Amino acid sequence: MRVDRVTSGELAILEVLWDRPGAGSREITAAIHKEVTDPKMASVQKLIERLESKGCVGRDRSQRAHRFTALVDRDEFLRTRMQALADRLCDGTLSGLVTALVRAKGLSRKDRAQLRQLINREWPTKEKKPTGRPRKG
Amino acid sequence: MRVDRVTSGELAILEVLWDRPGAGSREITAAIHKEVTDPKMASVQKLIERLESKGCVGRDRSQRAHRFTALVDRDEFLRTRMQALADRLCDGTLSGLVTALVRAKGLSRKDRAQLRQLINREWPTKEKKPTGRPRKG
DNA sequence: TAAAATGACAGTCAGTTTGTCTGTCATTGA
DNA sequence: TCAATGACAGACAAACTGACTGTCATTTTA
Repeated sequence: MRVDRVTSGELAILEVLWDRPGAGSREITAAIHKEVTDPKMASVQKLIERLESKGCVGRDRSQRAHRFTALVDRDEFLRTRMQALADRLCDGTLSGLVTALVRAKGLSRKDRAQLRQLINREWPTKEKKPTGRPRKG
Repeated sequence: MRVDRVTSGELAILEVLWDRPGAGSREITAAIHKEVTDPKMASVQKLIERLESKGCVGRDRSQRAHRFTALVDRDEFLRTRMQALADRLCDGTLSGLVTALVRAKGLSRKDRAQLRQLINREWPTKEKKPTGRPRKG
C-alpha cells in the first residue's frame, strides 16, 4: 500500500471513492470533469489503474463496467501522510507533529479551542483503566 | 514563501540550516554528502538557489563564502505542510486534521496520553480572556 | 440483427520536476 | 604566480504526471 506516492490526480479519484464507494469509471469521471469525454474517461481509468497498482483501490470485475472502492479510508490516508511528515521532520512521533502544531504561530484561538475540545471529547478524562476495557461507541 | 513546493532535496538543506544557522555551502555539503566534491557543491548550491527563489532561505553575501539561513522555522514549515493536507483532505481546518488523527486506528495509548498531556500543558486551563491579552511564553 | 455506445486496456505523449553535473569566472591565500 | 575556493549559468537525464489515441470486446439501441 503505497499511500505515500499517491499523486494529486490520483487523490482526486480517491476523494470521489470516499464519497461514493463502488462508483464506476463514468461516475468518477463525471464527478471530476465537467464533461465526460473519451479522453477524460481514459485518463481516469489510467489513474485508477495506477492507484490499483499502489494497492489503494480495489476493483470489482463481476460486471462489464467495473466498480471501484478505496482500500484506504480518509483518516488512514491522512494519518499516513502525517506520519511521513513526522518521520522526516520530527522524531517520527505523531505527537511531535502536534507539538509543533501547538507551538507554531498562526494557530487561531478558535483552532486551539477546537483542538482542546476535541481531545477532551475523544478521550473523556483520566484513563484509569489499565485493562483496556472496551469503551462504548 | 513557497514552502509548499519545497522538494525532498531542498528539505535536506533546510534541515541542516535549522541545526546550523549561517552555515556555508561547504558545511552544508559536508553535512549531506560523505565526500565534498565539486559536483556535490554545485548541486547543493543549486538547491540553495531554488530555496532562495522560493523565499525559504536567506543569503548573506558580505563575505565571499556566502552564509545561509532558513527563513522558515521547522514548526512553521510543519504547520504549512499540515495546512496543505487539511486544505485538501479536511474542511481546511487543522483541528479537522487532528480529528482524523484522533479517530484513526494505529494510534497507541501512549501516543494519546502524550497528546493529551501536550494540549493541557500548552493551553493550561480555561481561557477566560476574550481580550486576547498576551500570555506569558 | 446491424449499428451505435460503452468500457477496459495498452501504448504514447509532452510538459514538468528534480537532482546532478560541467564549465566559467572572480576572489582568496600560499 | 599559482592553486584552491566558491558563486553562478547552463545543460542534462531520469522520473513523474496527466492527458490522449487507438483497439477490442461487450452491451445497448434502433
